[in-house]
Amino acid sequence: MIIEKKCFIDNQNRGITTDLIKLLAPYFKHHKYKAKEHLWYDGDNANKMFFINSGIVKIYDILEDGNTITIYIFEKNTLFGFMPFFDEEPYPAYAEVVKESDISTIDRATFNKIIKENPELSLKLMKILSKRLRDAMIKISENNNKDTLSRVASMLVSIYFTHNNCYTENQNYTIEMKLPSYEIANYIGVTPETLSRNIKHLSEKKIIEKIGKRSYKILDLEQLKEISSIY
Amino acid sequence: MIIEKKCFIDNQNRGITTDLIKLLAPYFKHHKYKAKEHLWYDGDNANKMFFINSGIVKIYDILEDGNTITIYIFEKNTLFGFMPFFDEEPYPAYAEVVKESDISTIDRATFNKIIKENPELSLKLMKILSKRLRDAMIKISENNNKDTLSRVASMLVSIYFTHNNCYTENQNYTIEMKLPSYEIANYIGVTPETLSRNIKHLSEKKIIEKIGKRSYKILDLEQLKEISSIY
DNA sequence: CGGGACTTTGAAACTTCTCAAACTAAGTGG
DNA sequence: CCACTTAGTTTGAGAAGTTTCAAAGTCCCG
Repeated sequence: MIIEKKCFIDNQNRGITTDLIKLLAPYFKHHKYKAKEHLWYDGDNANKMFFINSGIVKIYDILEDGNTITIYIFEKNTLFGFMPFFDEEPYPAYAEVVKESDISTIDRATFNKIIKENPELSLKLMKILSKRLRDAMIKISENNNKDTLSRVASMLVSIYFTHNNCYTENQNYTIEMKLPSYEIANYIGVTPETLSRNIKHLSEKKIIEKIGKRSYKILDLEQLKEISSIY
Repeated sequence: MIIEKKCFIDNQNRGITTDLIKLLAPYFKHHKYKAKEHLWYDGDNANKMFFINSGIVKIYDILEDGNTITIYIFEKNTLFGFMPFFDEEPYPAYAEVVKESDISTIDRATFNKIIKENPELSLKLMKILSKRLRDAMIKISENNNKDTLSRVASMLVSIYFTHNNCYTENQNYTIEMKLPSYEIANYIGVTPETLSRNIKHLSEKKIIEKIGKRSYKILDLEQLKEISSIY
């Protein structure tokens, strides 16, 4: 359970959402989005929620200085965008497709009706909401860590666990970044240059090794964990 | 509603919790906690939830480098500690009393029973959970802002709005920090020295003025907003 | 009045960011 | 199929800002 604490990409697809999705499926409208398209903007009022069939979506915010910070990276089988349904406030951030996505949506009214007819579903939603909150709290901790190297290490370790479904600790030490490195940098709150330098540093220390455009092999997981010092 | 976006101290006491608390009240157990006492530790399993009648509690985490980061500061009339009830994971952070508090607790089993008998309550909880998530997302944005001055300004503005209940924009420009300044510093993710220097800077620019040990007068709210550039 | 806790100030060290430029990879069009 | 263009990554050097550490100052309470 501590392992799961650090999944890099929200890995919701482990039974939590399935019942929910099954129920919602008949009402879903499907739509394809290209990279860079926005699902919503900061301040928008929510009138629907989203489910990713394939692709990647990021939730980000624009900071005072004009820079951006990515708050979540959502992958397939993720249900999101429903928070404003409950607290009745607009979206507090932007949602942008970063990789061509196949997304299902359901409008608020329909959703409310379904929930009303199936009150037990709210518990599932609560679970998802809790998971989001937990992730956000972890992110707050991580991003406040001044040392960028441990942030990078954390990120790598959590990609490793995400790939292994956060549960099985198998022997496949190959990890793959599904996003360009500037997106990853943004997610962990550093500049691309800083990320690059830290990756280089870890490579020189033979802790990781670049084996492809966006893939790395973890040579020394224990030391990587040590540096990230979360596990 | 944008105004509310930035309440410094979670100001839950506006009707959201009242119904809930009324129902839970008969089952509450009351307890007084002194400053520095812990309600729970990171990794603890949750067996009860908490309601603050008076006092202040902070939720914080310990970072890799040994420093700490405060994630939430909860005041009276706040219900918290229930997130692990839903996602079945342990607490992801610590809860420490920072100011002598009068706290009611309710155990998990009792709570579950009440929820089961009153399913409409889960919607209220969802609302609180959403609010927490929203606050967390805002905090992620703010803490990633490299410029510490704007973080300090943000903090001051949001204390201002919190004091004014986040709704009424009255003429009382006096704000009071309810915590020692090192706690405030920790909350916004800077050192006490940096906070002090920024406060000094704002004072020199006649944007705020110290009028008491922990109280300030906002002389130029517009400029303070400008610097925080959130509103 | 004295002690302890907290805050402010100063100076130096450190790290990241910024900016610029070289480099690489990939995709496009001739 | 190659040259060209563009997007993205890496490298370097310098600037900027916060942190760190140390010390002085302030405030409150016994």
